[in-house]
Amino acid sequence: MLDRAVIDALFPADLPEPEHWEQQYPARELPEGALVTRFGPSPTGFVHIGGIYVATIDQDLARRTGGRYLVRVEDTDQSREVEGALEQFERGFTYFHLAADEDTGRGGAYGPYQQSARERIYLTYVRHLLRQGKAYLDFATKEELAAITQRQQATKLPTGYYGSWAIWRDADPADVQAKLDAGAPYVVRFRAPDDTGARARFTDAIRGPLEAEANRNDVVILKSSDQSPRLPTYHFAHAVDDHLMRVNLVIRGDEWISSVPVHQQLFDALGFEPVTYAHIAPLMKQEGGSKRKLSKRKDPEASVDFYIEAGYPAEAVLYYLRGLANGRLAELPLEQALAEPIRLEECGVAGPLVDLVKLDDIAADHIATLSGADILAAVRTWAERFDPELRGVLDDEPELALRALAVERDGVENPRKDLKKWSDFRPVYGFFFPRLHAAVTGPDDERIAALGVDREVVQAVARDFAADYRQLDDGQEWFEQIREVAAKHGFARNAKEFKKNPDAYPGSIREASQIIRIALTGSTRSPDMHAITQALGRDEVLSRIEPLTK
RNA sequence: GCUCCCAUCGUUCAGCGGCCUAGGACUCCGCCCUUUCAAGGCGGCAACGCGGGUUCGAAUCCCGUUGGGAGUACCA
Repeated sequence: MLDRAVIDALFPADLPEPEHWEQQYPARELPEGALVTRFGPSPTGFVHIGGIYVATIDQDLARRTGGRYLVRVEDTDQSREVEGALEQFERGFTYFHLAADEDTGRGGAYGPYQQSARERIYLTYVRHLLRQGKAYLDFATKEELAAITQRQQATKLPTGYYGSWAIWRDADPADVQAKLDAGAPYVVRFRAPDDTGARARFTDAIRGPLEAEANRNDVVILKSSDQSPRLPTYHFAHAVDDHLMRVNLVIRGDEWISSVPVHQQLFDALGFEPVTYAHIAPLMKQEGGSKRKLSKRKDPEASVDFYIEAGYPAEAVLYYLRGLANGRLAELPLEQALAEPIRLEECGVAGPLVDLVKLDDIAADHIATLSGADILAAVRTWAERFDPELRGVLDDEPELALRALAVERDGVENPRKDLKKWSDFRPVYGFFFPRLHAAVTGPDDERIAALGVDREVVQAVARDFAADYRQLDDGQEWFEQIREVAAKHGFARNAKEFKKNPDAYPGSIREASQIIRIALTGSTRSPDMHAITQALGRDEVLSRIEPLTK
């Protein structure tokens, strides 16, 4: 073991003792059973939808029990940091209503909430462990480490830094001193307790009792001394931060299960009360015949920006996610499901595939419950960032927008489910606005041509329709106009008749009405035509028919 | 390789020893409604990976096997 003086010389002289931090961050005064949770995003990329999933659970549990929900930025790997990640986090959290009770922006008594700003705290505890001989200095180079791993693999031994492979574990203090004098960089490793064959046991809040081999690896706890700031590895930061922030429930992805044995040893060595763990099954993605974790790099839908850019309502996404976590919530109506508690013991243990088709369905259902005014407000907000032209049009003609949205929505028992996300507004309702409408160019327009009606007939229908056009209030009467024109030009009365004898007619009433629909909306799909003409007004209707008459 | 975790329709959630000839939702396919596309209504296809136990009785418990996932970093 190293002399205390040698150890202390490695740290700032004014570095506080553990008691200092213990007093600065006392136990929280919270009601019995209050859960303190934390979400720890790492700024090595965008927030993952799986992060939203976990953060939702963190927030729900804390709120529900009168506890606290923290967001702590886990930026101990400065080399992998991505520009703009923090801003992206904030966008994501804001969009999904997941703002923390305590974080860097909002502050809190247990900060800083960014690991890179907690260097001194970590150093205190590293020194503490060093002084007790529970940690040691390791000068092994990258090459030496690689060689060790290689030899272990060759002999089919477990890889790692342990036992006789741990070349600096029981090094002669004189050798250590010599390295130090030579200015060699070192890391600090945790001295794994020597309990070969022991089992590590713990109870996961989701999975129940779990066990594994006790850890015997001397994991790195403090990264290389040639870097500044000197930061800890995840394992050590987890122990120190969650203890000092008085977190009592750690919810994280199940890729951490295998690290629990190390974490237990670390908590124990540090003299910390153990925390409860809840390991969540990660969101998956179908690839070929198998599943794999949703990947930030390969899957666009892994990023929260995907949902924000497309304009999925946050409530719909949250509802979907909660349903994945607790099946019970998926059976409830959205509003109720959002208000009901998430229960850890009901969380699934196998990773669910994210199903965008299902999300679409949920979102369409949800938007169908909204009023035209609410939809307009949401679309305007979305368009401000993602479709400025649409935003401008909406601002200029809010009344028209409202009239458009009212079609088959206001006063209807089953509103039309044609909007899954805000970006659908333009393709579905854009035609209402003259500035966004892609008018037909004439009888040869390919959308019209696709109907298979002779161009002369199209022209004739359009001419006759326009010539006698009346802007009627009654939908039935209004449609009679199409019927009359269709009959006059020999269209079949219904699709069946036409199908029976296609050569006898230029088309059926179906084709006749589609001619008008395409002229009016530019598409074969649209809300009720009569309602559309009401919203558009007589002049606009006629001007949209007009190109077909030439 | 080693160590963990997991396993019900295509997807998702339910089922926690008999109520299961396995249920709901999404998808898909029919049919109805209808001037189109939708929406809506009705109906249908479709699963307990496999093999052993335990038990009067197993999707449910145990063991094995297969398959999938994760970890095995000075990444988190």
